[in-house]
Amino acid sequence: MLGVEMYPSLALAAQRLGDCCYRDREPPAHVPLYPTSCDMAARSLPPHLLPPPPAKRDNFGKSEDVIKIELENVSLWKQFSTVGTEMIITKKGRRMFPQLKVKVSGLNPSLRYILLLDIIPVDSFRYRFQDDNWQVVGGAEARLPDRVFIHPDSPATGEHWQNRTISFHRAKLTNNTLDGQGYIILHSLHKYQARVHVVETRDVMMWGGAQHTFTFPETQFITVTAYQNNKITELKINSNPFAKGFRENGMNSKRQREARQKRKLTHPNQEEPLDIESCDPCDSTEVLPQPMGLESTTLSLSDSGFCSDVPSLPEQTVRQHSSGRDFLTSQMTQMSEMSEIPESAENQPQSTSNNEVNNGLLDGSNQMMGLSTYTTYAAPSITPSSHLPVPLSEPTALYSSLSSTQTDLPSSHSNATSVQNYSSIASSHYPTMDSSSPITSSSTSPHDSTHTSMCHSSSSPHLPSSSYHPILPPQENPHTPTNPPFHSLPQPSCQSINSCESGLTVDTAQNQAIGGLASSNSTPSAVQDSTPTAFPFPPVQSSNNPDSTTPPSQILTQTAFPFPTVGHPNRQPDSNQVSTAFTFNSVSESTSTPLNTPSDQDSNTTAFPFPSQPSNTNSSTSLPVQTIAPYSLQTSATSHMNPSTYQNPTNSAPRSFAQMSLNSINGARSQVFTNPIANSISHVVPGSISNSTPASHISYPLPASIPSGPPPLQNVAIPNFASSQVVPALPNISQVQPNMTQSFSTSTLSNIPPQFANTSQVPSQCFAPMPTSTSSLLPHSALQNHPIPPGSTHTQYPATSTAYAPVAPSEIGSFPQLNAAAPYLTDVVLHPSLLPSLDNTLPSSATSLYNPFPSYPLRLCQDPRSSFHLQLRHIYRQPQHVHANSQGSYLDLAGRPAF
DNA sequence: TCATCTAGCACGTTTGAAGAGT
DNA sequence: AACTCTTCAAACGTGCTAGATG
Repeated sequence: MLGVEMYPSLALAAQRLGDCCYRDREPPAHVPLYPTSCDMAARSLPPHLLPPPPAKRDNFGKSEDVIKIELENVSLWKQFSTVGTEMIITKKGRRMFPQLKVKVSGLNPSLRYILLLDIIPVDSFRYRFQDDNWQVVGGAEARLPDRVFIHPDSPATGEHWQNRTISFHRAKLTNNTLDGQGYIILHSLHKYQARVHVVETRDVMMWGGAQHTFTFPETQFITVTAYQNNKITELKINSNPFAKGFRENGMNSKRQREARQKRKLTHPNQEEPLDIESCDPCDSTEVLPQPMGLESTTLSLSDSGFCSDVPSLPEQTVRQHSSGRDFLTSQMTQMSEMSEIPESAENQPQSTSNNEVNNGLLDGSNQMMGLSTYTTYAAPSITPSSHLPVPLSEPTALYSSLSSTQTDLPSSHSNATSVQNYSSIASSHYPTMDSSSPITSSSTSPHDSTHTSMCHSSSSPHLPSSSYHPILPPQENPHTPTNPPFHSLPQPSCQSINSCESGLTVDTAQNQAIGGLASSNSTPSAVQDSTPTAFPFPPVQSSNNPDSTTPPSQILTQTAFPFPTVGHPNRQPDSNQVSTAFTFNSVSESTSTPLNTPSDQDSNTTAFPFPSQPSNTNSSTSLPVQTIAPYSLQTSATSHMNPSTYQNPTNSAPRSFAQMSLNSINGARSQVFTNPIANSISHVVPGSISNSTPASHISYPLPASIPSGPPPLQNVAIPNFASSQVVPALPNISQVQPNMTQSFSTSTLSNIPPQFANTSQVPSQCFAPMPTSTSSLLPHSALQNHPIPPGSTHTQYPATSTAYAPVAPSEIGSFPQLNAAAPYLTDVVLHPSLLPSLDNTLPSSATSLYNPFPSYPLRLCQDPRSSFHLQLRHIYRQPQHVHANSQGSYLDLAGRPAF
């Protein structure tokens, strides 16, 4: 893990860490507050969260051969995706529906993990619903700060996560760029893709273990402030218990409303009799027997009480209620086709409380879920469209995360069938990664890492859910990050380290104990303080399908990101099959796909109704979007690339890079983020992901305001500007990357690699268009043409700085972050809630340091310096809004730098 | 004029406190 | 005193709609 000591520059930070950290909400009971030291952290952690005894840990890594995530309510998601999922976003924040529920397997029971949810843009386009179709109408708006929702149970042991359905239903989406709640900020009428990240961690403060990213193509959606497609509205009403009142039987149904109005008009005094049917899906919350043997019998109750997972109602209800609607019928037919539908239950509203107990959804959601417990690996075919092929019925899709190590990806998914397996790439696993893992750079070649990793789900034909399996480096401890540097780095004992200081406390001891993994390495990133360790999540992009349509679910370990060599980035054959989604794939696809043609999407991907992105792909999309190609190249080859390449018209990209590099070098507090993961990844796949190593180092570009020369990070006090809120302020970005849908907001930077934090500076290219686009960015051709330098491939990961020697500014470009793909990397900042209460641990003074800004989540940055393997953390504070503790915490990458 | 967003509404669900019972 | 169960009200989640905004 990271030790403050390691980074002198961080020392300052320590003092301020407290300040930096802020919690919007009270941390969940289990969530440790900001400990001043590791010990503190340990104390704060609930017993179950505490790291297992060393002895056990040794075994940990071994246990995790493959981390698999199954999307439990796949069928429901598919139902929506076939129509074109729309997610309402409001200023106050709106939950997602369908909820994102997953079942994780392959975790080391003893190790602790943090589960995160982030949402990345699929492409760089803006959509409009016309003629019953979503059509691209222009370039996406500047990308907003990425925020990550940390599951409230985090950190928790692998056992904990594996024993229940994990629901992210508490995550909220907002279109309020100034949101202080920590909600995930999205642009309306843009297409996004949800991703789930599994990060090993000793505790909240120390992240750095292997990271696995899982993308489910079915979860792509277009954000709206008001539903555009009636079909979606009906599906939501029929599936969401909270909308029960709007069902045909409900008091708020059109029929009832109209009747009321009529009555009022005609018979003001009368009341309308309501005919309420018992059909509500909600009622049917019970777990339906899952037809498929595949489906696991386990039922989980969702907190929300939605039975979404439960097979059943939705479909039924739909049929019953939605008599009128075409889509319904169509869906119905589909559903019927899907033999299983166990998931239909999802639609059903709530599972009874009773079930909850049994299910134990993490979120507290009690919803019952028909999990399909498929562990089978799906070959990570890149095919985006996994969905289509897959019958809705399938409960879950399995995806294997791409392990850095890499599995092979069979391009095609084994089964189009519902099950989609993907191997996740364990970014972090480097070391951990098994032999295989070593995703060496070579392996890193996009293909290798990503694709290869992907497994086919072939196994179960019916797998309900799509599971993703990250391919793990089996042997190694997952934990062990692998960043060599880390290892080398002296790691202070946990105690020694003040959480406050570094925010990065590193337990070397623990680490070591743990997997024997290099203590340090293993968890490079772990930031303690909540530091967000900033995971730069690999942009899902790749995974995302460029095609809006549906990227296959993909699991990306960060390492995985590398690209898509896999292949097929472009087109994913089966909807079901998840392409690992790597952005890459999508990219190509996107390019190909015409804007509006939903069909394509459908066909390829999950049948996602959404028009394929015009994309960014180089190919070009007609769309205004930026050309992706450059990005792709960059991403892939980032390391190699010259900074110049990145130049932004507006802002000289070069600077950004330079700055970044500088920052990193300096260990500037400011914005360099190191991703633990990235770090690990880098190690793992040195070559493969260019970024990985360096990337980690990459600091975010200073704010545009910053004069040309990027000041050393330290100098750069980014303090205020950057809050995500600031984002709007950054016009440049948009300009720079007009096309890019998601230009990064400076403030947030969340997505943007830290370095790019400054919008102005960020080279448009760097931010390559949306991930998907990114994928597109990395078209195969590109890949082929431009072999990704080892290491470079990972563009997305900022990776472990530690692993690599300090990056020369020039090299910066190589960093994943810089890469197009990189843009999507979200920096993870620990959500305040997760953070130990600073108040307690930190000196009051620290607080004063903070800007008036409401709050920024903490952010950790890694120091690019070679010497520092990790480092910098930037802490950001988010407004403290108190919400229910129970709600998950959000990390905001964009936060201001603490220093 | 159109597309989009917002606030308020009504309905239903969820949550947690308070009270009663064991 | 501790625990369990029930009740109930507030808070929350949802889609709808009219109006505002650009």
